[in-house]
Amino acid sequence: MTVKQRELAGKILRRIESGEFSETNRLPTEDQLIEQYGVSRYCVRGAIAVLAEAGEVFPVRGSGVFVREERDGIYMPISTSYGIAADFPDRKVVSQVRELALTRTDEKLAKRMRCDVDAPVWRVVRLRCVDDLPVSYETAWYLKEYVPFLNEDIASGSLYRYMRDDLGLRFGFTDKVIHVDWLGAEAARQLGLKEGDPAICIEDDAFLSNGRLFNASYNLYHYRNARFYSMASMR
Amino acid sequence: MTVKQRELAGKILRRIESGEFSETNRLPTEDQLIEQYGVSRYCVRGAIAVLAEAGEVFPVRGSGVFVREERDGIYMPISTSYGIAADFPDRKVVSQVRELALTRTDEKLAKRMRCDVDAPVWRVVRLRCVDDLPVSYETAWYLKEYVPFLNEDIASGSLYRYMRDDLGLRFGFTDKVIHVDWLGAEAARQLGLKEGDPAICIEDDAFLSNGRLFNASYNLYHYRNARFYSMASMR
DNA sequence: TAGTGGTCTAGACCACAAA
DNA sequence: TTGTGGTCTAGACCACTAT
Repeated sequence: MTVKQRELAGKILRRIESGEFSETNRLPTEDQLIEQYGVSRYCVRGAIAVLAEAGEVFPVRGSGVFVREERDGIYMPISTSYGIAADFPDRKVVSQVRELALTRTDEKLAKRMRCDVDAPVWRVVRLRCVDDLPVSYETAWYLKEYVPFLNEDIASGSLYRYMRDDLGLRFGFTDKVIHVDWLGAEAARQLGLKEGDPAICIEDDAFLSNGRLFNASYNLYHYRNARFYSMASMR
Repeated sequence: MTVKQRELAGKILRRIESGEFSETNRLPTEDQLIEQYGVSRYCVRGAIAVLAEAGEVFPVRGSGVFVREERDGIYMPISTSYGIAADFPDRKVVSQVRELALTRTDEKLAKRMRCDVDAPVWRVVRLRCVDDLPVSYETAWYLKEYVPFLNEDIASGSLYRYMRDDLGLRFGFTDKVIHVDWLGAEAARQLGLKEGDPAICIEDDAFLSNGRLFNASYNLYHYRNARFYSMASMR
């Protein structure tokens, strides 16, 4: 969805959260929103789609757009790709860098990253915490071809923001594979769990907008502190 | 996405799979597709969005729509909601009914299903197999209010198709929560694993298009036979 | 029957990639 | 500079809900 539609969705969300619609549980009609914000129906429908995907509202044809009841608990959206920091704007998100080294791809990694063997890559291992709770232990590789420089200071912040704003990279899409894995000794120690404990594992391949892979990662999630949420339309 | 857009996406996908674009790895331009199929740009872009979400193509602004390399392995899309049968049209999907009973909600289930305590519900326990491999052990509850009749014959087929085509229910959306759980004795026996083995657990709440919950389920997935796939745009 | 969201068209202009 | 996909508008008609 576009910036304009997301901004409009934010404005509408603030009205929802203020309780403006809590009597009827219903948003203004599309025509009213067009009128109120001076935009086209395309934008209004885009904004409503953003809110629907986020699980905030559900549109019913012929009837209106209804506000959904609040969900309890804190979950990570499984489909977002801008990192934990963007998912939890209100929370204290800390990335502790456990390793940062410039190495080279072995055969297996080169195959996964669609590059030559011995290609220079940054290897970054981080423990991610939300509100002081360890949430994930992430091992990531970044092709030096696209990320020429990296240091601990940058890696302890939002790497994606650095790459986008400072390096000018434009992201395209990510592939994720989700499965169960078991914690090794070091991962368990970092997450405060026992070796051999199970974890949700998300393997993530991230591509630039030109279709080139620039980042692969292997992320182990704390089985208690991390839960995932996904909302899907059934049409 | 709409039926028309999905059908158009299917036509384009068949051309991709036939190898028609394998030289350039590039789809015809939007204008060419408009011309070829006699539809508007809206429909063409919708069809391309379907293919992009499915991980088949990626559009690059200013350049074209490119065919993605094939992915290896069999993964379940994490966001679809029409059941395993729809996800694997080419495979042998079998549902073995292990329990089917008309019971009543206890306090906890009533809270989850947003209904009264002691409301009549069908409880259905099924083992789902794909190509003779056990994939998931699913416990589901259906409110009798919306599903007045059910039997083993229906439950061993596609329940969703039955509800949609025979009962005339219209689906809206589902909420999923994904986390790790451990197999109990019975689930382990059914899946051919050991008690205490970990499993990906997806708790699924399904709503009708009018926003009413009609189905809750608790699904345990075989840690080896079931892997999930998710593709996300990073814009 | 009136009102609402869903689909579709035609056309404009913008941002970006590649020549 | 040209051609591509991305955003946005205006307007039409359809499918469905509610009365």
